[in-house]
Amino acid sequence: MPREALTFDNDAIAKVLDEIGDLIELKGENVFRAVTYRAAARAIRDLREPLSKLVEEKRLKEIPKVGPSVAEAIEQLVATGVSKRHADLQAAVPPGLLTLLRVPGVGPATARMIYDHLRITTIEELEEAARDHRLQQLPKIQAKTEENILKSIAALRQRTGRSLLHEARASASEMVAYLKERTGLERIVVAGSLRRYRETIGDVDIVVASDAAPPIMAMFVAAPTVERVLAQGDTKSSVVVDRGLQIDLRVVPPESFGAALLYFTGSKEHNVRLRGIALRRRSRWTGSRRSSVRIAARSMLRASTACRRSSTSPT
DNA sequence: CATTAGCG
DNA sequence: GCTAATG
Repeated sequence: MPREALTFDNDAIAKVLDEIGDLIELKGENVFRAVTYRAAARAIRDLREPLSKLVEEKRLKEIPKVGPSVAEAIEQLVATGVSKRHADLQAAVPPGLLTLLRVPGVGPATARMIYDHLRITTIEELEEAARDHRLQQLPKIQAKTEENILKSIAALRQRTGRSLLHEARASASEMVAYLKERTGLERIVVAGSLRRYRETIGDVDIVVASDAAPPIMAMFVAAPTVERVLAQGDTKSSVVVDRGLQIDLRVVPPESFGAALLYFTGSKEHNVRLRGIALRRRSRWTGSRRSSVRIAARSMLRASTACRRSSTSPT
């Protein structure tokens, strides 16, 4: 098994340095400091040698734009995975402001100004404020700018192919309500990233407990919001609703509902770790102790092996 | 070595 | 924050 990679590679460190640059600007510190951190990040991406090696050989200063401060940050990142400068900035800047910078047309100064006036920290809130024309009441922002921000957000979403939480939730709730009404079943639950309240959603996952899958699948693909049917099977069906949002429906036996819900809620990384714990400890679990980790890990084993049998792919 | 202008 | 120039 490959060793746990706590070691930051060059690219990961460059990413942190770039983020330090953004945070410096958001905080309102000297812009040239931010510029320096970004210049150092660029130089690091061009390196052909691992930073950990340069640290050992005390040759960090040979990298362009790396002086005492940046070198210290790099050393800390290599050694511990975190940097004090980065942590301090994170503490000083409202969480979420960083994500507003993703919107083309919204730079550090604008992000700060919007936050100071409206306490906006997410792209959803920004979009809502723009729609309500609350942005153009702010200094330096007029109708044209507000419009550009809306377009940028739309383009952003187009690129990532993901939906915002509230949109995906609306579509998912509608489908769940429809299925509950038509099937009379109670255990129809949203899983996946939507259940984890991620702020953007790739696909919506819905899990149903039932031994009679086919009629449920038939109702699902015939739902009024469905624009297109991607697949219809006994354990899983996929449809497209709204403008491009995909919904996957899984029907599982009632006795597997808990395990399935756990499994399909993910994340994938979470599942991998949970499964690892379960495999490692299985031999020692002969039925003595109760613990949530144990129960979750056993469920994960059952769900993942069941999934392998039916050759259904995870999220 | 310390100070400082310039940097985009 | 870094670099190069200056004294």
